Amino acid sequence: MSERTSIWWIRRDLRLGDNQALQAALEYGTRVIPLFVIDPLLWASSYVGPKRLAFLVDGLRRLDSGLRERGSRLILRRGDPLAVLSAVLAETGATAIFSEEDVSPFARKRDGRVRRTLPLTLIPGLTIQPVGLITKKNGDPYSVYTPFGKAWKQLPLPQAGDLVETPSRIETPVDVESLAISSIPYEPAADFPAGEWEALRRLEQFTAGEGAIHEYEQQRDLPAVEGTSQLSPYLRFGMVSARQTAVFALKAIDRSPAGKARQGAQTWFNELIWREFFINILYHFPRVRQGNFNKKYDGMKWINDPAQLKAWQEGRTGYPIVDAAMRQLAQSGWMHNRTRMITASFLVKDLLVDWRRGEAWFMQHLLDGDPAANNGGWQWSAGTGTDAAPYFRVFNPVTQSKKFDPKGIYIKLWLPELRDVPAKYIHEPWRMPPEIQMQAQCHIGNSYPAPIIDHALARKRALAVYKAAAGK
DNA sequence: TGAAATGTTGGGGCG
DNA sequence: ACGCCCCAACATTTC
Repeated sequence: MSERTSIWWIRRDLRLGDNQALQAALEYGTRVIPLFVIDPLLWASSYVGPKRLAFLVDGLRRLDSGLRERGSRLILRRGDPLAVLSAVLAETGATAIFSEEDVSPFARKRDGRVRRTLPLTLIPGLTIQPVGLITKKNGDPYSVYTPFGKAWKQLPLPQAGDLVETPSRIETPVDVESLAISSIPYEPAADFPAGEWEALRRLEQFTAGEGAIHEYEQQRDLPAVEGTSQLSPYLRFGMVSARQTAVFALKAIDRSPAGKARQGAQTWFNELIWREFFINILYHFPRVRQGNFNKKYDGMKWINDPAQLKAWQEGRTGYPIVDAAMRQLAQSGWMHNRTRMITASFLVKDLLVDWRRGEAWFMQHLLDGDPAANNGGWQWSAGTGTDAAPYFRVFNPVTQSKKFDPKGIYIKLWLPELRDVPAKYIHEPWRMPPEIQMQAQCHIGNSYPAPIIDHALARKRALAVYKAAAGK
């Protein structure tokens, strides 16, 4: 093997297992410098909140432990990536840089700048199928999910044998300067310990014989049930690879007899393809980060009332399912997918707040905040996106609540002030007669807000405003 | 990966 | 026995 040295530039691939960029670095030469650059531009961005940063730092600490067990360590530097990479190349005599590809406009601009002057090779790994590979016959990107998914499934599926094994040893020069990872303060999220070990544990548990994946079809819409994998933060930072999740899901599909159990695994697998779809959309249409995919809505007359936006952010809308979800987000850094749709519909359609305000808030607070998936989800909800919900699809927060949290268990988990509200009123507590409010020790307008808007009216208003924008 | 408005059907009460 | 009304249950249309 060659004596050459290379840099494994780590960005959102915080894992040693199935890491094609790391593999490329190891194949290039004997010495590898695992480098993470704290980019002040990114860390100061309004799209990056303290919770996700803490999760990242937690992940870096655990990656460092994994590296140390293999005779290496994490090299941590602060500064402009181009300057840092140039310095490390010069200091160490490294002659190549390997990195997992990324598709956000920020990442592509950064990587383009680095690649113009430094020997950077970008390696697939963010997705199961390489980004940009799937197009229509004429080369145009797909902008509708179903045909994209169909074309995606034509490609060979990843097999267990395709996964890159975790290297047993990584040789790293001893004299490379690094910030001490322990010097970066962080508060780990209680519900989401970072790292590849935890990610694999969750993936195995979720997809195992008795795993929740088999009940996914029936349970995935119930926010009070742990019916989802809760893997999103780990996928976001590559603590598990998309290919690994696919291999485990396919195993679960093969293992289960035709029926509900198999359907559950199939549906979960389709969610992985939705992730690939939105990553491809951002890759082909970086402008979605700025505005509507569907320009027809560019003239939307948003109301953007700051007080209502704030009430939504703080979980004070008076609609329990919305408020519970917003508090779950603020407290845990995660939100159930069903309630992501409910809260998004409420902000965009009931309050007529520009979806970009919601997108920004979610990005600041979600551990899994990912530009492609988050933008895709918001534009879907707002009806402005690819293959989006039609504008007239307005979620009724009370109906949704009764349907998906019938007993109000999720509501009461995050809204302790509603703990003693009887089941009959839990979805619409403003209907409680005064004496019941007294018994429940919950006074509407005092201990819990009255609805900030009447949904029936809001719905009609949304239909009118959207219709006007769509020019029909 | 909705919901409301509107239409249709059929059973039962009643004069 | 019959028509009429009411309304629940379901289906279809519309936003």
